Amino acid sequence: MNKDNNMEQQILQCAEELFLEKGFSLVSTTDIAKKAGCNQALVHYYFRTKENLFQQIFQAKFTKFLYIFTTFDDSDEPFTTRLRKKIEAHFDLLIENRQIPFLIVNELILNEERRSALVKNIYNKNLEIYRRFDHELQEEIQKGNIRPISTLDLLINIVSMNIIIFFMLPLLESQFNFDDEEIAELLQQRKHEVVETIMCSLRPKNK
Amino acid sequence: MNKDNNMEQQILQCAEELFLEKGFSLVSTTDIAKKAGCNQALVHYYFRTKENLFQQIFQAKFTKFLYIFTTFDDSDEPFTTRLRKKIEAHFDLLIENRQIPFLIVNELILNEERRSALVKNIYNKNLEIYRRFDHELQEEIQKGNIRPISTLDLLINIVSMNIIIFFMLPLLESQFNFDDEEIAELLQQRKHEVVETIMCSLRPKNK
DNA sequence: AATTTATTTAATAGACTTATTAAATAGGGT
DNA sequence: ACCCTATTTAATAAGTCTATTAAATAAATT
Repeated sequence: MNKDNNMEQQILQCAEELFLEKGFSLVSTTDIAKKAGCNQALVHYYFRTKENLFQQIFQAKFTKFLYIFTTFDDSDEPFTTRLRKKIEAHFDLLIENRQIPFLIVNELILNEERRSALVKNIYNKNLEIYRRFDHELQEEIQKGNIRPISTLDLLINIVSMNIIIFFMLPLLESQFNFDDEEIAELLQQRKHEVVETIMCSLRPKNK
Repeated sequence: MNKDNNMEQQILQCAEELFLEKGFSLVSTTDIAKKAGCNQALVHYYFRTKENLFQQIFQAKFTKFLYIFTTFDDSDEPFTTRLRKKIEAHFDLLIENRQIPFLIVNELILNEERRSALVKNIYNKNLEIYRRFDHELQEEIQKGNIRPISTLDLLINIVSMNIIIFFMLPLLESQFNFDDEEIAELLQQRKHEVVETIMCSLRPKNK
């Protein structure tokens, strides 16, 4: 049951899957132990508390989720091209981590304590990148290449449209019996449509 | 504690507030009883099970939430004007029921059983309205008044952009200390921006 | 081989859950 | 005053949950 990769790792991984699937309060340490194939006490031996275990997973996931925002490549391609790539990269990251939106809604937004812990962390880390993006965007607006819009609204628009399909996936899978291939196809279409919508919404009005 | 309005109603109302705030599994019948000011057994006397009580509340909320889609006014105003009104009405409904998005994500999307029960119900009820909207939209696209887009994508875009700010509210309230007035102002701005974004995204390309 | 250290388990304390039961209380109607 | 019915409570069964403890096993070190 334990060759070179140890049980600690096994527990962590099983806990991650379960937490992502059901959320914090619907997963018991007994569930985790059962899935990992060990005694329930062992979960506490390695991570002391359930909260501890969760935090560790959540922090990692969340960092990964935000990573995409912390880079805005400064190649010499035009702004809109880079923006388009950014939207696609964000969507692709969500494809690889489909349950992240649930985790965030469930645990970050519903739980005040966890929120406080992370927000400041994030805020400081991403402020600079935000400023640079903001600067570039407003410059493009000045030049008349893009319809006037606040940077925050644009970011919110992108995130919201990218995210929502992942909230709908369980519905599509279980209720309309979409298989993996159909889902994959649907996601690609949706990604394309989001990019299209954003780009169209940014065209200047007089043009 | 019980004049003309009875305790049953009181329990229902308190349960609703608690469920909306914390979700099903984080609220105990003891919590509900405490808030309603009665014995815990009384909750079971009136509603027999916690699940029963929840279903009753959830069904009502969800019906209300969907109601907005079940009408698309057929006045002689132009399509885009009516669409604009629709988006605003949807947003306003969310303002009045801010916690609905949480409830849906938490309980409908995470819970397979509840999902099945509701989906067919909804599907049949709204199919006709969907078809009519679909017909009108595609007609406008044919005429060249609107950029080509699938009806479903458009609806998804609207819902997603309308909803997301309500997921962010707890963050804005607790982390950035927005007061009620600032929140109200922010929501109005956001509503305006969503309408603007959608309308801009629908402009035909060649125009 | 003996001893120390790390890993794992069984058992259980203690708190909290939902739901049920039987008993207490209150308010008409007769 | 008596009875009937609806409302409300206290008590508790039966179960789950997290976390701890002490004991057993395995691995590493000396």
